[in-house]
Amino acid sequence: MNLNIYNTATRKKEIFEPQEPDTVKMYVCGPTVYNLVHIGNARPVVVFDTLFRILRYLYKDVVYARNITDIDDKIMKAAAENGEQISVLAARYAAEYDRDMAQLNALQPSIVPYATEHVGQMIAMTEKLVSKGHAYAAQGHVLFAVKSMADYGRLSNRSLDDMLDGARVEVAPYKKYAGDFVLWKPSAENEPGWDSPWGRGRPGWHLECSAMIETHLGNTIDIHGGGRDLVFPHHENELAQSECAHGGETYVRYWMHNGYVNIDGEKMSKSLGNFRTVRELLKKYSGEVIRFALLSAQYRSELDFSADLLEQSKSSLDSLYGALAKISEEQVPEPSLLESSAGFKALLDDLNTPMAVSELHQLAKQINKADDVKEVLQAKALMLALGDLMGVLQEDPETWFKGDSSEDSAWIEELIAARQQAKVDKQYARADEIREELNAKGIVLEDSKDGTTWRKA
RNA sequence: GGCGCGAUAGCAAAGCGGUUAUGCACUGGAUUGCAAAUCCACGUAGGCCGGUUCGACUCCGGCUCGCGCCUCCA
Repeated sequence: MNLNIYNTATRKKEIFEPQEPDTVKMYVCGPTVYNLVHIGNARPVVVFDTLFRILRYLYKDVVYARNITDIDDKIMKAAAENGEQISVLAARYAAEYDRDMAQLNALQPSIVPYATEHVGQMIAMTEKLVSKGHAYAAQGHVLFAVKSMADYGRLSNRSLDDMLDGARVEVAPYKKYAGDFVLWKPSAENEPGWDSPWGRGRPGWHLECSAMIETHLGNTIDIHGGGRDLVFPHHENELAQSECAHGGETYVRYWMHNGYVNIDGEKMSKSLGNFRTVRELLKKYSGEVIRFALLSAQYRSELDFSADLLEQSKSSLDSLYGALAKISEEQVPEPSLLESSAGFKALLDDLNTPMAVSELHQLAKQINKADDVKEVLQAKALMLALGDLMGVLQEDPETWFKGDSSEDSAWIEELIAARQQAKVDKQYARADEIREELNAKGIVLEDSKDGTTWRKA
């Protein structure tokens, strides 16, 4: 019963073994809070939340940290634009992010560190890097000297020469070497800043994660996750800073990166403007549908996001919940039952969620065919247990189909009763009229031998 | 220029060197007063060209096309 993880650093699938038995330390890069997040930002959250759920099942202690970047030039720009305090704007969007992610059934991480609360540690790490000869101060900046690290570039598998070959940016005059990156930069009077040995300034982007990991999780962590676009430069530079600051100690044992969410075959990104916010999608689809859509492909492959995908996800969930709705009893599955299931094994194989979903459907079919009571109960228990690991199917089926509006359903019941009477009276035209009336309002009626029930379309 | 990923049936998406993936949609049937839900039936899919093999969607090589990173980005 091994968990297999594809490690970006080795470009291979590996058996996962935490550094300390029973304890897993995981860190995932969170958002820079200056606007609402888009569905591409949500993918790592859902993917690593799923991993978090699996890890919690497998290990006694799982410490999962996901940061909030609340100091950044983009935040400064957005705050300046609407004449707002940076901290106010950041706090607002951090709260919006929380709200959206909760809708996606993402559990709260164990730790949510904020960058601005770790500036002291960032300065300390920078000083350490300067004193060890890995960084230098120049014109109020402090830069990391990439040439001071022998194997810089190993995570993203590129050499310094190759990188600079394709460079599309002008080299800042204070850099000794074109590939050097900023640890600390000066702030103007009207910009937020912190006092430091190099004057008033603020941290470079990569530094915060290194400092927060060091503070909360230690020098070496088991898993570091994020989107593919973070491999270079963000994670490469984090690795450089941390390992150089810690005398070469391993920074991360397993690097994991999720593939992009695409729109029309192209990467969704804020700069391209082709993004869909989670908030916008939540107006039309439940968080669970969105989550299910994000899990419909294995996390490392690209995922083309479309209305069609959401519709298919909705239909699939309807059919899974439909099976669950058929049985009222619940039972907890034997661990052996879950652990020997194909879906569980699939999840342990580098989070093969499509295959796990496939088993959910097979279990639903088993329930629908309903010949043996014990078998049916087991199938339901397994569905719920697998669903729990993926963060789906945990809602009460009745709520799933009817929504939470129990108080305004009386009129539906009245119409159903009226239709029932019409049927008894053989007034089928009237009965169909009522069905149509409800249909028009998005209510679907389902007759069965036990009477008529309804659900939202 | 360097590094990397992908191409599976209408759509989405997996495993696997030889035996039905799975879902959504469509069509036919059962069921129903009519529906819905459900069940049954139905798709030789695997970019192109070679090679290895008794046998390749699956391994190897080439080609074509698409995408990404090398700049802020999940």
